[in-house]
Amino acid sequence: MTVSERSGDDRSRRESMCPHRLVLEHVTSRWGVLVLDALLDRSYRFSELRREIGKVSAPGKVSEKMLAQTLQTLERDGFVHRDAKPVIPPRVDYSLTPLGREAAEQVRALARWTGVRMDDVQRARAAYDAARERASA
Amino acid sequence: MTVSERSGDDRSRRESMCPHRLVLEHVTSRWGVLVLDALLDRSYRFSELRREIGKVSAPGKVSEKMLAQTLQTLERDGFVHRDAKPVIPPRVDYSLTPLGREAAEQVRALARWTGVRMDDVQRARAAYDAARERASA
DNA sequence: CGGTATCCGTATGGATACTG
DNA sequence: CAGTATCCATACGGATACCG
Repeated sequence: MTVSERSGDDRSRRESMCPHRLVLEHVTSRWGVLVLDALLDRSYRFSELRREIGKVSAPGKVSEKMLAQTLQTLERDGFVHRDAKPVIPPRVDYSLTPLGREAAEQVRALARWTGVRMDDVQRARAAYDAARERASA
Repeated sequence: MTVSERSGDDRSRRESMCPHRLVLEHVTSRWGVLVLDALLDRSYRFSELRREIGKVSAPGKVSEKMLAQTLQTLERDGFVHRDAKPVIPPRVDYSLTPLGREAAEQVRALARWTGVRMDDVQRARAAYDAARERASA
């Protein structure tokens, strides 16, 4: 997939959806959440960000492809600022725009809520599974 | 896919992730958002809910498969209450639990925010695309 | 270092047909 | 009506290799 086609799949598949659903999917996407959350604390370089996210998301790091794609989408939506410095070796810093900061705070709030309510969810699951077990037995 | 396997794919694919990311993905999933949002106003029957969601999500309705799957996931997580009445023809009502109501409110807040900021996003995109255009020209 | 291009397995999710 | 089972296209996302 070329860069200019990048948003193409996105569009071809869901150009039918209401546009703000798309934005919502971008910020709540698998890696989008983690990127926004990380950048809420400070700016990161590409590989640095990749390592940081790897620490949070259990076993596997993000693939370069997905991180690049995620960052480009968020940049295009105006959430992330990309600062590429013309030095050797290349150095690129990513940070949140004011708009991105708002988004990240919303996402973090939602993420925190799920953290707080995890016990309730776990219990609900156990109850659900137990009921299912009984039904099939 | 059988019902008992339903949560299986979910687990096999991402049992590696931190559990609260999973919950987050459930509530922010494509149809999860719409289901929670709809149920925040009132309870719905299955097909009723399907039609309602079809109205919101532009052209296509939800497939029965995806709606059933979404509802089961949300029910297992303790967000949705399923009330199946033993009558003919079958009648099943879906509503939010107190926990689900909290989740739905968070989601709606995020959804509303994206709605409010859509202009900013659209402008950012236009600027981004214009810059790209210029770069490749 | 910071990406992009390509290949490719596989989960995702839609359409359809069927059941209680 | 309220689902379930099956089939199937495809888009998602990881691995790899390469470039500036």
